[in-house]
Amino acid sequence: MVAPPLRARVRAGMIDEIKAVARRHLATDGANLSLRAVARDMGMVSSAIYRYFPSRDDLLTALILEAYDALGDAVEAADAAFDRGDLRGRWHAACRAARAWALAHPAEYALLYGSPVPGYAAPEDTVAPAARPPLTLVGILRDGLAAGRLSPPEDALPEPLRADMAELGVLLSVDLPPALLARGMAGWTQLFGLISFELFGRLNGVLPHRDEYFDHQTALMADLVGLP
Amino acid sequence: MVAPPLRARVRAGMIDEIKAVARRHLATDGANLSLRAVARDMGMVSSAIYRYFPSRDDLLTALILEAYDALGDAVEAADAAFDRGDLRGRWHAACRAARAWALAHPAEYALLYGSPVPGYAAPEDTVAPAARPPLTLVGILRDGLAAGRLSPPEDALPEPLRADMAELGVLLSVDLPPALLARGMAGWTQLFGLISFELFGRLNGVLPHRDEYFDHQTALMADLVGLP
DNA sequence: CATTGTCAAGAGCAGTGCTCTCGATTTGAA
DNA sequence: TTCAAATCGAGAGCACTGCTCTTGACAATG
Repeated sequence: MVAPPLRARVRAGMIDEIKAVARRHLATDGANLSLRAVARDMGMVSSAIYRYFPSRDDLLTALILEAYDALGDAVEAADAAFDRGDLRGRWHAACRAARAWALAHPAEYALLYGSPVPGYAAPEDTVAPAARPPLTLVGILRDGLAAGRLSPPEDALPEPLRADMAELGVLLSVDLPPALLARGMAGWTQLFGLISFELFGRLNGVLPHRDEYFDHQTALMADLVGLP
Repeated sequence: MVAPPLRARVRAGMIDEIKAVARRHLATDGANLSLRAVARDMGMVSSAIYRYFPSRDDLLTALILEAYDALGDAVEAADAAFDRGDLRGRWHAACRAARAWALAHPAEYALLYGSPVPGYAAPEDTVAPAARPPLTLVGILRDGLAAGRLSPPEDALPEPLRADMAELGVLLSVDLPPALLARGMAGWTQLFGLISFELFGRLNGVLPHRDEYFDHQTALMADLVGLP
């Protein structure tokens, strides 16, 4: 195993530095990332950036992928830190971790969950990392169901929805009753809505005690999905 | 009462036409609205637009205000079309109306509820029209409570959250028990999350039966807020 | 009739993403 | 070791953006 040639290493370093500078710009200037500003910060000329990223969208895609992974790591780590049997503790920890990450990286969260850029289409390889937070939530449900500490709801689902939910279960590789999976999706939707409302300024001026509000709302959803 | 001078009338017409053209551009090109493109479509020169809107943000604000009002009209009309006592019917109608409006005007919805534009700060006069959809939802709860057909939940709220909810009730001019108002906010958050997930492409490839999914999830929230 | 205010047009500034070309440098094989 | 190929940064340039300022034409008002 030979070491990678020097050229490849400095190239990898350049790519990392560009991403780091771009992330910094993202945090201050918001989603309208300027390639020229990034190049300026690096003491380069704008056209040099194109040696490393074929377009601005590709740079954004790289940042999006890293952000998905960072969020996924945070949520999964928070979940893993609790005893497997402490379903409610895991639920709250996962939700809190997602919110904490979003509050710490608002611009990146907006990049992931904000309005889609008109011309931009998310590449195929973002769907797997994007599924990690909801997968963590439904994983808690799966564990609770397997341990017999959680009884599936008896919601009556119309047939097409039942089939859709079954298919979604196969796609996520998690075997849950359709009605329970639907409630899990409700929890995930609610988590996204809570964070987005707070981060996008829709709670400005009202509800100053954000932590308590968030915990209460996630507790409501924990009840809804049937956590003991 | 004299008729407004001709000059003012043609000016108002111009403003309306600019907004109409801008809305059309918004629908096709997304949020990055180009003043020059709007001017081109109107056979004008870009600088002429500034006679009617002092900046691009002001034009966007005008569009945002109109969009809030259009959404508020749709939701309130759907709610008003049902018998006052049919709480569940009103709930579903209001939710469906919001979703239908969003699907019909995706770009305008993204303008309202997508990631905030970095430099842009929503003016004060947007908060009232922005509050109309959630007000419609909690109005259903208020009516149910007044009619004795809805019993407030017995959630234990921590004191600061209870106070926040009481204050929010005053702000919305709706007298609800804090715990019930919190659940109403959960319903509103869920509605926003459902629509955003669908509109922002997060359901692409899964859950093809969107109507059934949406109805089921809003029914879950109707249960959560305690609608009979 | 004369003045005042409003209007569209045009030029121009600073910024953007992106393409192309041109030398300089590094690389890997002959 | 030599040499061609690949890679790199720099610069010029294109088409586009929001926005400002000036100029000349027009209409409404006194």
